Amino acid sequence: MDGTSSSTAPGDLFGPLVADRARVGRGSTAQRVADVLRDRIAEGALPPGTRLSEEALGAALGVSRNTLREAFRLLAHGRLVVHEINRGVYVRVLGPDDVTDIYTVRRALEIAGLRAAPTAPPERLGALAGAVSGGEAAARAGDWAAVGTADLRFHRVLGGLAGSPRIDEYLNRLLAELRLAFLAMPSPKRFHEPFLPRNRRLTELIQRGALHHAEAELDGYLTDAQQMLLDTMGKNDT
Amino acid sequence: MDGTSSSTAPGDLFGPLVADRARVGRGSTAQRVADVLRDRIAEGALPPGTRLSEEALGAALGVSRNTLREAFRLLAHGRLVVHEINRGVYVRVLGPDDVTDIYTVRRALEIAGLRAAPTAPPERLGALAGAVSGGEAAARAGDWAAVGTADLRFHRVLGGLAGSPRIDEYLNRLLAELRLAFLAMPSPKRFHEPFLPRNRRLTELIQRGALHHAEAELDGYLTDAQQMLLDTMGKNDT
DNA sequence: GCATATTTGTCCGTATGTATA
DNA sequence: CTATACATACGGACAAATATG
Repeated sequence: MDGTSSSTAPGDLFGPLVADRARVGRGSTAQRVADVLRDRIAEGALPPGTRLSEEALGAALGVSRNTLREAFRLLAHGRLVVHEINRGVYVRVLGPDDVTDIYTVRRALEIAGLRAAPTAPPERLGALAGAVSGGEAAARAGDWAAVGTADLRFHRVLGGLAGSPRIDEYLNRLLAELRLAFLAMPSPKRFHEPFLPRNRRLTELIQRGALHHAEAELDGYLTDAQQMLLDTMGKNDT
Repeated sequence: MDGTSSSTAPGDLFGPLVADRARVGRGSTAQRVADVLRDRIAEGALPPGTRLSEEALGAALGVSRNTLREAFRLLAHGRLVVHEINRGVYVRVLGPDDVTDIYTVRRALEIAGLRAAPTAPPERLGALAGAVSGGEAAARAGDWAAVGTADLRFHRVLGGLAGSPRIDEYLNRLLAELRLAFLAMPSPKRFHEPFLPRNRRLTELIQRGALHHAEAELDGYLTDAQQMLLDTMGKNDT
């Protein structure tokens, strides 16, 4: 959903916001600032560990410190940045403990979605199959970043079977965090490709109503993905 | 300074904060303001639907509007207040949909804790039994509000068996929200008392390692509690 | 429907405390 | 230890939106 990134020069990373500063359509200014920063972080334009100076960012975005601080609160809410007391705001750096914890919560929430599959409306199950097909199409096109995005979408839809707004929200935040770890993967293809057939098989098991088998399949998926992330984190970083 | 003319914010409720305003122990001023408001909401001193005026509250607490707005962000984060754009901040009013959703997520998170029980450290299981005993003691003393608090603590500890900081955080927020619904219950005794023996039985099943049976017991607990809340909400409100 | 007062949204300037060089 | 840089918190100001008459 990020069509705003064609080719941006380092200097005008934050140009668009200043233009319509006067016209506050919907949502607060802080909300829009947070959205801009969220996109930049997801793209990797602001890599983990980057310090977000209030003065520098405020000047670049054309907003005041107070407004920027509110935007930081919103981002810290989703754990995309960390707010160190009296020291400033930094783009979040995920450690092995974070990855392990994220997969623990994913397991809990996605299993809840899976168990609700029998009572979920049919179009939700269709969306599940659609997300799988989307990932496979992206793979045929060789766009592995899109495969990763499709994989995240698949698991968002899977959790969405629970029909719970809070589970949707939590999973959304969790997977946005996880994207920080994906950015550090050396070979997106080797990471994402093995999971394509597993998502398809998982979808088929759910559609057949084989929930017990599906749960085991999902568990294996999550365990393996977590392990791959931890392995590469251990090699590159201490 | 005595802005008690308005009926929305009693002035004497917030005296203590002004006293130690100069000495900031730990945490920011906004954090402390949020804590105070959180307690007042949990106690029922600020019932659901109450409008929190920036000017009135800022005067009562002795903090500036900017600081107060940061505190509001923290509370909105935990869904204890809702922030309507250009209209102000209100103490959250829980509807039937909210209760249903909260119990859906509780089920997912507490089951995750339950399943992790075999690998959890023994002292955690002890804390579980301790929470049950605490609730029973409060019941013998006739303090049904304390029974409710102990019940929430029991389920926080249960989710904590998963050893996941995020599950702890989510469950914490969820149960703080749920307290808003507890406040509206006409008879705390009739609501909380039936669940005391169920918590004890659940604890015993977990300690015996009968996870399958324990999961069924937990599921029944959550279903019944949710139904009782929905029933009373339907009777009192439209 | 219109004019009013109230409240919120945003920004600025400044003083103070804290961490770092 | 001193000095600098930065974050925190305050109070004031004006524009915009809402509510009220």
